[in-house]
Amino acid sequence: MKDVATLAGVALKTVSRVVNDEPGVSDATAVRVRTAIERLGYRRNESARVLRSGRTASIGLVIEDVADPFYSSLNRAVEDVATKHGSLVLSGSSAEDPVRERELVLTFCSRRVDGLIVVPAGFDHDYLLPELQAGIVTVFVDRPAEPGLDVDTVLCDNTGGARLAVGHLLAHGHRRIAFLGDSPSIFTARERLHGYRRALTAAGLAPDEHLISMGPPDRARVAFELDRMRALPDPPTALLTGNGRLTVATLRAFAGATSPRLALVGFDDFELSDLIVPGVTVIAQEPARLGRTAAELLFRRLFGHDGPPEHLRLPTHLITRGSGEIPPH
Amino acid sequence: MKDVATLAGVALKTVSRVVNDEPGVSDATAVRVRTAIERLGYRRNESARVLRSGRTASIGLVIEDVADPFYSSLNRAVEDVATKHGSLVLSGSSAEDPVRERELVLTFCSRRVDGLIVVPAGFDHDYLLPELQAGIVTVFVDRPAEPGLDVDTVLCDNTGGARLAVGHLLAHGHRRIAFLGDSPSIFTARERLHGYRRALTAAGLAPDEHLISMGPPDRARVAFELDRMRALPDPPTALLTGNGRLTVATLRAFAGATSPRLALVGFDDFELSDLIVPGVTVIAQEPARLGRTAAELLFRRLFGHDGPPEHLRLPTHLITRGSGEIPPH
DNA sequence: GGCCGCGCTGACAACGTTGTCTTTGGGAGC
DNA sequence: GCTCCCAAAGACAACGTTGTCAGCGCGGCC
Repeated sequence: MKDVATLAGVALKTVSRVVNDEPGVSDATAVRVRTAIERLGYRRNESARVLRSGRTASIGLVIEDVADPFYSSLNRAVEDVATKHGSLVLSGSSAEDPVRERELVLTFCSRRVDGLIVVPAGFDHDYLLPELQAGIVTVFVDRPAEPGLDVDTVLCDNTGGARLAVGHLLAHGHRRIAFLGDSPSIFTARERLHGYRRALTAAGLAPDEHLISMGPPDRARVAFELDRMRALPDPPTALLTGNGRLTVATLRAFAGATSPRLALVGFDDFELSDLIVPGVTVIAQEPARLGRTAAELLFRRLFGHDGPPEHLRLPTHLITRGSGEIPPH
Repeated sequence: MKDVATLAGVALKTVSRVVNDEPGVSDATAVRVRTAIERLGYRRNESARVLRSGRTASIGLVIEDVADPFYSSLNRAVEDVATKHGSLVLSGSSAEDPVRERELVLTFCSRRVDGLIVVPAGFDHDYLLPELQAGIVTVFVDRPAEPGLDVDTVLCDNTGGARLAVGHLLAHGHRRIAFLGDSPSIFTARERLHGYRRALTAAGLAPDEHLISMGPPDRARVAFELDRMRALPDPPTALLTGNGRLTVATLRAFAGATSPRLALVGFDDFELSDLIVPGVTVIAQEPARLGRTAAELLFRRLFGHDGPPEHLRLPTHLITRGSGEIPPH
């Protein structure tokens, strides 16, 4: 910058003004400065700018895994909104580990991001309090913060989605409907289980704990649980899987088994769900919409909005493709 | 930091030493400083640190789309390597737009990333020259830089993969093998086409231009081209698709059509390729390995390695699942 | 006892910007 | 011709660190 100023024969501050399109520079001077910038290949040092002015024009995004299709769609939606506002996205994978989540958030904060979008992995977000007080706007998405932390939150209607799924299976004549959910430590898994239970109860059926299994979405566990349920005296005729990975694991187990398939509704849509035979009936969320909504909430606050924290629920919808319409055998 | 120093009764520099684990601080003083840090909730301002010391501990990653499964796997692999080295990843989607690519790269540079990993969308990377000279280490991945720019590059063996695919189809008796590739502006599409041609020629068959179609992977175009080829007097009995998106579009076209399926080998593996019937035979690349290799190359240079630019080719391999073993009809 | 060296600590400048305040020059108005 | 004002431009400090060098006290060695 000093070199540019020297070459253009002006003071530092004038170069700064030109670079930032500030008023108070004559056209002739501006042209001279711009020429000098071009000649020297000058580019502003963002760190210095941040140091002086506070704004980093970047936001942090903590998701479970940047490679997971659900979260990578969310990531892309956040990126698009951020780009529209001239901001950059720092994203990191928490791998469902509270310690890693905390590390990522604190790293982002020490780099003075303007705001944070977090899919929380842990329960305890006390470590965020000083940051929030320091003015780092935070939005939780997909899962809420611990109850004590009242911040903007964008969730999907998990309970409603699960009830929709169970209702669909009930309408096709099923009475023995199993639920295969993710670990109960995960908020969405608990909510979906809750919706499943409520839908059964509302239909006058008592949930059968033998037909419920919660745990990580690995293939071995899924195959084991399906075998166990099938061996019951009164086995299930239908199944609701609690997220995309569980649905895929279930499909693999189905493909490897000889017994007839259960009717299946999966939570989360996924690519190629329509190309499998039969097509997989799903409760679709819109990850991109989750991300977009969260990002818009964030930027609204960054641009000065100062209302009370919002708690949004995005709708889910049923997409029938065949697997959920198999009758009970 | 000043407050911490005051509270601990030491000088600024001593706090700095404690924060950075530098030697030359007695245990007693260090404890006092650490207590003060805890009490005040102090966290180092990364911008100031960068301004002073130059190192940002962050790298920039430009890919086509953070939501694409291929590139998001690559992203994750880069993130893992970066985390291991205490670095953060800034990632952005170029959306196959050279202008956006340039913007992203320059934005990353103005934030003084230590290095760049780029999947180039454009041809012209002259804009990178000043940055390279300014010492920003760059690695190209998946596609090379323009010929004039001699930097570390990690590619996949596109030609070999395509030859492997064609060889497989030839071995199953096919003689009329079509190629459906992405836009010829994309390097990998050209290389794969080249491999396809060479494999046919090597087998004594003349490539038939009517059986070759290059263009964007949208469903309408793919369906149109397949119809066109099928209407030929001597239609293809087998098909090689040039990337994951084209394979998926082809499968959708197959599902919507009444005519018998062609034998199919797809470039790129994708989730659920095994659950479709018949399973999709593919030429698998390893996006995670591409990302990991590129990141390791980058960090090796950041840690001082100073050899000549490397040009790596990662192998591809054939995974047979059924679709590629359909005999000619 | 004097000198040297070493471990610990501190003072100060510098990194590249931008915010604030001041200076300069020229034109309009009386 | 003088004053006033305004646009343009500049001087300077400050942002929060870290690198450099200097200082201080203490123990060991001659």
